[in-house]
Amino acid sequence: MTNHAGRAATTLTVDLVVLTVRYGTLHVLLIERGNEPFRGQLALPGGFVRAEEDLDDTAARELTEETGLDAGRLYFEQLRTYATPGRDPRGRVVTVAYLAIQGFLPEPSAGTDAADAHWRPVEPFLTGGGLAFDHDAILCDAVERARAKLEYTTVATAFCPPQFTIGDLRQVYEVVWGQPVDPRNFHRKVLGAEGFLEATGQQRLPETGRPANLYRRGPATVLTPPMLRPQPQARPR
Amino acid sequence: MTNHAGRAATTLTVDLVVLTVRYGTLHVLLIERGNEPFRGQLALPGGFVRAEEDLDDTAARELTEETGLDAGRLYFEQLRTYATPGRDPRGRVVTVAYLAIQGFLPEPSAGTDAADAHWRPVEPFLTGGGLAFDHDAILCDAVERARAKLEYTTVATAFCPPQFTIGDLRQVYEVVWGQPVDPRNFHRKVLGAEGFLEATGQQRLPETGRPANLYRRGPATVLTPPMLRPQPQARPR
DNA sequence: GCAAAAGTGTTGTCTCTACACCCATGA
DNA sequence: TCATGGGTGTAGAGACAACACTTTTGC
Repeated sequence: MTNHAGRAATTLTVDLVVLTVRYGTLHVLLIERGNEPFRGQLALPGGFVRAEEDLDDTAARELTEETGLDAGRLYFEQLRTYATPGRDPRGRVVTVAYLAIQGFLPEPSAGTDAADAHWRPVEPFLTGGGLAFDHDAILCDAVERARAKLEYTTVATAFCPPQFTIGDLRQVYEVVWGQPVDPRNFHRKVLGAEGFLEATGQQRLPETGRPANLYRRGPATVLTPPMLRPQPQARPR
Repeated sequence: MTNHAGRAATTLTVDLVVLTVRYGTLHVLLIERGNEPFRGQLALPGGFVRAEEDLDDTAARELTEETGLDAGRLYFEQLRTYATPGRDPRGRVVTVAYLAIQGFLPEPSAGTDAADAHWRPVEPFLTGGGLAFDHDAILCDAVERARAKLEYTTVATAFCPPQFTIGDLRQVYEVVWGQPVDPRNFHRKVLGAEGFLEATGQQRLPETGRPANLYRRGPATVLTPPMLRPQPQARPR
């Protein structure tokens, strides 16, 4: 397709913000760029949208190609589209950002494509920056979206392995929100929410302490009434 | 920019869902298409993104060009990007949809560009369809977004003229949500929400009944705690 | 017994709902 | 005086924060 007056052909990409919880902190999957521009810098995984491909398919394909993760097994959703002129020095490149949440996971095998993909703590990038392109801003938007979604949906279970304790789930909330959550009230809240959790009948013994019941995620996707984070109130756009 | 393997040049457009309340029902701004494809059918206003233009600027420009409305005076935000192959018979066209909310407004002067732009009730399009491209789906998403935003933000004031009564504001909620709202509790709720409304000291006399105080919108943008719609609970994506 | 984490009970506070009731105007 | 919409008071229900308390394990 050629250019007309006031009609620019653009290149379209999809960038992925894949979040997980490891070692008690929130991590994001980043690659080290092997090519210019921003060679050697950290960036979100992503790639070009093919001619006859829908965006969700591109996101799933890139996820597999660049990280070896199975897109069918994790939660993901479209976040927002970024098109500020000059955001890519190569020219007019518009990117559709996706938020993905991955629970129990292997170290991402450097797939066919990317040089290396590694989990990094998100915290330094939320304040300091340091990512290629406008990926700092995309990451901030994604984290805020994830924080908000924990409030009124059951996506927190997507951060967990197939079987998990209520303590595991609570840690997800604490890590993503960055603040403590009362264990007693949390326990009652999630067990009282219809369809959030299903008991497996099994238990798990911690290093020390009473054994905890194991659950798997239930069929519910929304959480009503929502579980609001304590001090820093939600700030929708 | 030319095509490489696995790298398609796409055409990028912005489509606008401009909502307003008139005659007690929710209306959307639609144009009748003057060109193929879908000539003669109703569609959302929109247009191509220019080479050195950010998406918000495209949205604002199209709004002015196609409708004569002043983008600086109304609320708008990015909604979502639609890229399903085949959504536009002309080829690979990806569109970024915007939600805009307009309050007191003139009949849109058919601007320089569009053949005619007219306000139409949204209701038939939410169920039956009938719009060009995938604009039915976009409209549904936009209305659901607007309904959700009334719950936890103060955007409802964007549907109102500069000065309005609490009854006016309540009607916005009732029309957008499609269900009645208790006038007494609504009154207390919005007056109790810090920064939602500012008294002007003026009053307005209805055709019959006690005069109502006039307000203008306050500085607040979020509504905490939120005002939840009654029966059909929120269904976030 | 002690530490640690899981899980239960209880109380005060806050908010919402549902409604009764009063107020100010035009006809 | 009545109809109509604006605005206030209040009682009951539900949810939540805070925290005391019990349970179950390893050491």
